[in-house]
Amino acid sequence: MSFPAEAIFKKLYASFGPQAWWPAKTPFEVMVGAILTQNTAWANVERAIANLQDNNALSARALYLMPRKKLASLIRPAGYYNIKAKRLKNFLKFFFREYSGSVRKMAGADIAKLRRQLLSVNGIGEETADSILLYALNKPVFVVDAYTKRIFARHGFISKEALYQQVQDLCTESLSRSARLFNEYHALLVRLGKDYCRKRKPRCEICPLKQACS
DNA sequence: GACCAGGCACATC
DNA sequence: GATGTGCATGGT
Repeated sequence: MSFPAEAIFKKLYASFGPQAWWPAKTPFEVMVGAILTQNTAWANVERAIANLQDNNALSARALYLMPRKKLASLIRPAGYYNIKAKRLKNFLKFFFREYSGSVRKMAGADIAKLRRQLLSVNGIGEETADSILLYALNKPVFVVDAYTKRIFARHGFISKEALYQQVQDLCTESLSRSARLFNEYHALLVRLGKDYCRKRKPRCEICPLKQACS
């Protein structure tokens, strides 16, 4: 059976409609959120971002200048706050060193180069890098996350042990290379994962994908 | 109280 | 290359 990537998208879009991702006001806020949401419920990330906002710290310069301990205290609700403060600092150093803290300069760079650079930052892995590329810089990169793997594995399109790159390749090869499509697709997968394809108490019998995939 | 959430780095084999 | 562990908060 081939992978009906487009049929799945249509089914999800028909069920849920546009998801308006990423939930952030600016591209820089997307980058911050991408690091804060690592293995963390989004509601907790929102609290951390609100703290940054309240302290006028939601700019590259402010975060760059803020002491790491102060930053850690503000992002505390997002969990792993010490390690995430380090990771944000690592990213900001890179951001200023390579792109003068400018989103526009960064967006002008080549996708493959950007991905390599982001992955070289300690604390930024494949999903975080790709989330930044897609949702902050509008690059056509398919984002794979825990929901993506779980959903496709449960429906038999990949194995549970599939590597990030393998899942990403499968999706990329099965769809037209469009940032708008990849943006909506990933957001819809997260929606499906949260509402139906949950780890605990999955609701397979009323899953919108049930008829489309099996 | 256990389990889970939009990962990642590092140690070890 | 595969597998195990630490990092931590807040909701179910």
